[in-house]
Amino acid sequence: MNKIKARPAPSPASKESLRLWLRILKVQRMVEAELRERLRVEFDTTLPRFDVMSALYRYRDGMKMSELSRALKVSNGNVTGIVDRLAEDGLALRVPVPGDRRAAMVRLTKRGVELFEAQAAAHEVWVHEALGGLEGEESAMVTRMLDHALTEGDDDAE
Amino acid sequence: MNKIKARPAPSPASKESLRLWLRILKVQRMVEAELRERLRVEFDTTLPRFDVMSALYRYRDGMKMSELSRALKVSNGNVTGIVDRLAEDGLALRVPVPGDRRAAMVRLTKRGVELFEAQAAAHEVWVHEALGGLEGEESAMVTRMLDHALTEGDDDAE
DNA sequence: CCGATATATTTCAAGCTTGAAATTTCAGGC
DNA sequence: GCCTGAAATTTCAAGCTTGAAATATATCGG
Repeated sequence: MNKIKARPAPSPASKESLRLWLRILKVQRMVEAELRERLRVEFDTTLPRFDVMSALYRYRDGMKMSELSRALKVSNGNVTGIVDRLAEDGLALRVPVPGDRRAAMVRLTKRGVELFEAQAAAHEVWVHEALGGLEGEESAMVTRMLDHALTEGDDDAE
Repeated sequence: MNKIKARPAPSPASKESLRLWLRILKVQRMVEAELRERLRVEFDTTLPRFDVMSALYRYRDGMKMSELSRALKVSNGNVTGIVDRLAEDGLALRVPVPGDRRAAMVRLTKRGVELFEAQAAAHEVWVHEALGGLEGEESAMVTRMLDHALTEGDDDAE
């Protein structure tokens, strides 16, 4: 299983970025796999559904489909399907917007809010367990630095 | 669009972990969206294909399907489809393993190697652009800390 | 009011992803 | 040699994801 080292290293800086990127990916995949598994086993749901509910919980008076897809950074058509399924399960619903017959506000139902609160509490614990390798100060530092990376090439911060 | 702050904050530490996790996710999604778009436009390929080719490039004498899925942290059945499509395109092929008629080694073809090298060079530049907000020393520090988070709850490091 | 352009959303095909079930082959004990 | 259990891979259904095309409605200049 011998690894082969090739290509003459284009630039030290980009190599360093690449290393960082691979670490980010690795951590992300590890944590996400853990969360997905637990959501499935303990709540019989999926990460995309959790993400959508999380956004809807944050914006309790409802979000338009377009706001939802922008907030989650996923495509428009994607959100349609997930909201459809949440609606089928009675966890979310589409409310017509008075002045605009194209748009609809999506909101969590009462049941959706209650269910999400239970899921979110568990989720927070799971994340802490998964990332527990970092002490408080370290964690805050990484967060700040990633924030910095974020505000360099991106648009909408929190 | 007023955000509603609820739930009495279970623990400062887990809140901090959650903040970090959301930052990681945000960076990951931003960079990944960029890479996906560029791979599509400039090479007419996808991130999963690139990931598989990357692993196969690293292990030039070939990998078993199971090794591939373990390395990429994706499911078994997943890899089957991607390798199928790479094989259809003449970029990878399955080589029978002498002593074991169940297994097969997957390898890049010559064309696969050449194509990947072009893609990888571009990819490295794109990553650097996307994460350029971090200076060299900062970047190295975040990498180390994430590594630390990784080796606490995980198994196979590089 | 009309037409053109922009906005909000859905639909669709193709590909990705998972977890579970099915297949095939291997390895060891008997 | 046969059986049983393990290992390597594929198949499958369901859901996720994308980008592009289609639909429907809104807005605005004339």
